[in-house]
Amino acid sequence: MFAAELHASTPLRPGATAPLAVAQPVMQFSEGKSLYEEGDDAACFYRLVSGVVRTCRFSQDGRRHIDAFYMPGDVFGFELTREHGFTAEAVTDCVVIPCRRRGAEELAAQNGTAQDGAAARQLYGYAMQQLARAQAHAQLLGRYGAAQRLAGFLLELSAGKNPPIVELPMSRQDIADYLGLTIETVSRALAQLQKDGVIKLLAARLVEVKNRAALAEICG
Amino acid sequence: MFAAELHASTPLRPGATAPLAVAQPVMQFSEGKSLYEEGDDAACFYRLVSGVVRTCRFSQDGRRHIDAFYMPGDVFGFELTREHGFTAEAVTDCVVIPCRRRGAEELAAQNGTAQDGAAARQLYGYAMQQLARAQAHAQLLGRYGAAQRLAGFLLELSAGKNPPIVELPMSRQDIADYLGLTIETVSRALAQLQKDGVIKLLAARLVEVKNRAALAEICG
DNA sequence: CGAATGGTTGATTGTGATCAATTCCCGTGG
DNA sequence: CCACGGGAATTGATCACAATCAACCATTCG
Repeated sequence: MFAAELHASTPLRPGATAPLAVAQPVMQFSEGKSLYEEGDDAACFYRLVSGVVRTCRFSQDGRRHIDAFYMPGDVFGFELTREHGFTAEAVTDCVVIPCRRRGAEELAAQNGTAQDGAAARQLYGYAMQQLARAQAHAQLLGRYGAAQRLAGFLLELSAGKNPPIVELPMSRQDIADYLGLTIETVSRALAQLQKDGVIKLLAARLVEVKNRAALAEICG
Repeated sequence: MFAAELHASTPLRPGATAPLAVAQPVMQFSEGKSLYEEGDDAACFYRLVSGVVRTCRFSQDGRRHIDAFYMPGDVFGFELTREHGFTAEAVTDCVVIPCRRRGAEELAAQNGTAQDGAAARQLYGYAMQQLARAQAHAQLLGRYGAAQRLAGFLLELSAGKNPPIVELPMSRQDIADYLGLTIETVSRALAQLQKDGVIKLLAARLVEVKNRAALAEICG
C-alpha cells in the first residue's frame, strides 16, 4: 500500500549523494507548500530526506484524491511523460533531494539505444514498487469497507514500529481523501476500532496499536 | 485506466519475434483457463497476441478484485519479485508470447551493474504505463459513483473505435469486480446510461456509444 | 479570554448491496 | 424447426453502510 517501508531504513542525510541521475542541492518545503503541480514539467524526481509528502489529484467535481503518502527514503515524482501526473505537497515541513532526469530514461519505451541502462534499471525498481502499492490501493478502495480501509492504513503506518505507537502526520481530511471516505467516517471508524480494543487514541494524531493481529484480521 | 491502447495498433502475429528478453513459442489458452496463478514463479512475462486477459486477486473474505484487462499488444506479468502478484486468466480464448526473464532486470534495484540496460529500459516503460493505469483505477474506485465508473470504463473500451460500437468481451461479474460494484448495480447503471441516451445496448455484450462527450462529462 | 481550526458525535438521507424473481439468450437435442 | 434447459442478465423490493447536514467539543494561537 505504501512505499514507506522501502528504503526507510536507510534515509539519506542532507548533503549525501543520491545514487542515480544527477543529484541537486537539497530543497526544503514547509507544511502545505507544493513541491510541484500536476502538469508541471517533470524535470526532476525526488528522494525524500525528512518529513512527509502527499501526491494528489482533483476530479472534475472538485473532490480530492490522494494517491500516496511518502516517507523518508522514498523516491517519487518520476514520470514516463514530460509532465507530472500528480501534485506533490508537503504534509509536514520536509527536505528533499531533487534529481535531474537525464532525458534518456523516460524515453526508454520509444528508443531502444543501449546507453544509460543503470539509471533505467534503478528507476524500474522504483516504478515496480509504486505499481505494487497502487494496485494494493485500488484493491483496498474497490473491495473493502470503512473499518477495513482504516485497519489496512494503520497496519502500513505501524509496520516495523516498536513500541507500536503511530504518529499520524496527516489530517483526517488527508486520510479520508486517501481512503475514499469522509472525515466523519474516518473519525467513527477510529472510534469503533478503539471501542473494540484494537487501538487506543492517545491523541487525535497519536495511535497506539493494541492488537496488531486483530488489525490484520479486520483488514483481510 | 487500461493499458489497452498502448501498442494496440501493432499487435504481433503468432510467430513474430518479441522485442525484448527471450521470446518463446506462442501459447494458447482457452476461455476461463489461467495463464498463471498468484504466487507462481514469475519466470516469464507475456505479450498478448489475441484475445483478452484479466489479472485478479481475492480478499480474505473471498471477494474477487480484478486489477486489469489486457488487450492484444499489451505486455503483462512482469514482476519485481520472484512471484506473480496476481492470477492471470483468459477472458476469451487467447494467444500469448511468453518471454523468459533474464534474471537481471528484476534485480535492478539491488545490483547496479551496467549490463542489459536495454531490456530494463523497455520494462521500465511498461511498468510506468501500468503504474499510470493503476493510479487512475484507484482514483476511479475511491472518488466516483457507479454511473461514473461505468462511463469511465466504456470510454476506455471505446477509445479509438469508429464506428463507436464496443464489444464487451467480459461478463457483468468481471466488470463488477473491476469497478468495485455488484452485477446488479452494473446492470442498472448501464440501463440508466441507455435511458439518458448516452449509449445503446445492442445486445448484452454489445454497446453503441451514442454520445461520447456526455460519457466524458459524466466521468469527469 | 475569545476566535479559529481541527476533530468528534448525532440525526437523517441516499446510494449501492443484498435478497429474490423473472426474462433473455444461446446452445443442444428431439 | 422448434422445444427445452441452463447460465447470464435484468428488474424489483428491501436493507445497510457511508455521505451529508448540523451541532458540539478540544486545542491552539493571538
